[in-house]
Amino acid sequence: MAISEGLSIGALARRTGLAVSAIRYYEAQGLIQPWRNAGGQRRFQRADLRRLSFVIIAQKFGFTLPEIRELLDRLPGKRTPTPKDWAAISVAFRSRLDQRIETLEKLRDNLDGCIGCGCLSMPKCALYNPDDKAKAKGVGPRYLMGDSPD
Amino acid sequence: MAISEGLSIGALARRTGLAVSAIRYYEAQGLIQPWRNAGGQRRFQRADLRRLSFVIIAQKFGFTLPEIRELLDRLPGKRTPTPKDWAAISVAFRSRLDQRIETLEKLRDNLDGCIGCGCLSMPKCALYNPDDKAKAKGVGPRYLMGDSPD
DNA sequence: GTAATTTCTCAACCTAACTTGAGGTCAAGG
DNA sequence: CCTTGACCTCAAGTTAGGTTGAGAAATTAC
Repeated sequence: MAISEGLSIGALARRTGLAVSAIRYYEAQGLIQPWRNAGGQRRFQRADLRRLSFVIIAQKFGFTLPEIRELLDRLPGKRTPTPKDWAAISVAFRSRLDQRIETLEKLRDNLDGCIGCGCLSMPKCALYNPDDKAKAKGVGPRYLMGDSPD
Repeated sequence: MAISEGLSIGALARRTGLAVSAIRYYEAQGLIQPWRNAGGQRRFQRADLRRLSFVIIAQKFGFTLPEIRELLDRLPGKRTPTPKDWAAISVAFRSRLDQRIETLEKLRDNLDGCIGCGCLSMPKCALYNPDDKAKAKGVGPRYLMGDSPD
């Protein structure tokens, strides 16, 4: 292995635990930008190990690849990212994560209310219409659950 | 509309907010079992409104269709499910939901630790290897983030 | 110098949960 | 009766996040 000519895709795969195919896929999605050696093979910076680790973690947090890409784009392109750069990103993580937890908790509270009434019945049931998307779309569920008004 | 001959797929779609194609898909997945009228069209019971509402809600909780099917299979096939029947199911919801919340909170705690050290760096970082799947798979990430031991 | 690995590209396949389209039938209103 | 509009089936397309395979070229190991 040549000294300091960058990491091969296989080396990167072994050290991140990712499949080679996954790494190539991530490149296609713009998450990493390896260069090519004389023979046309991909060569990676050591900093890419960190980028890929980040990808793995961010996925555990439920981020999509485009979202992860956005986060990674905030990193300095030129210099190697410092711990401070990464820490800035984890703040973004944090708020996103808090959001998701809050959503689930809200759902849980609604569920608790519904266990009491045993309903899951619309249109009263808060579970059915927790104010997400398309509130006033006009078509939504109206007289559900068989207790129609006619 | 004939009296009490069951609901058409379109009526069901309007009242649940689901697409007709989605309802047919759910049937294919075994979530509902309409019968057919003389002309071969699907006819649904009123109780199916509740079943479909349940499907919608369960999906918000992150259940997959096969999982939802399992839950629905616990409902009495013959008689119309009572509130009690539904309440029994929401207990299953509850524990599942608690699990997911706990997982996220664990992740968040790890993240908080990592904001401090700014690392996201392996193999120390708890975020990277939160003890899920394939713990001793042998191949995992080892000396990551550029601080290799050689 | 040759054999064994790696790597390359590109196209096709995979799962989940649906949607869309083609071509044909059923049902309801005037 | 006849025209819409709702329905039917079946095949194929869609998105996300990859994997698999073929055939060829590069690299490494002995």
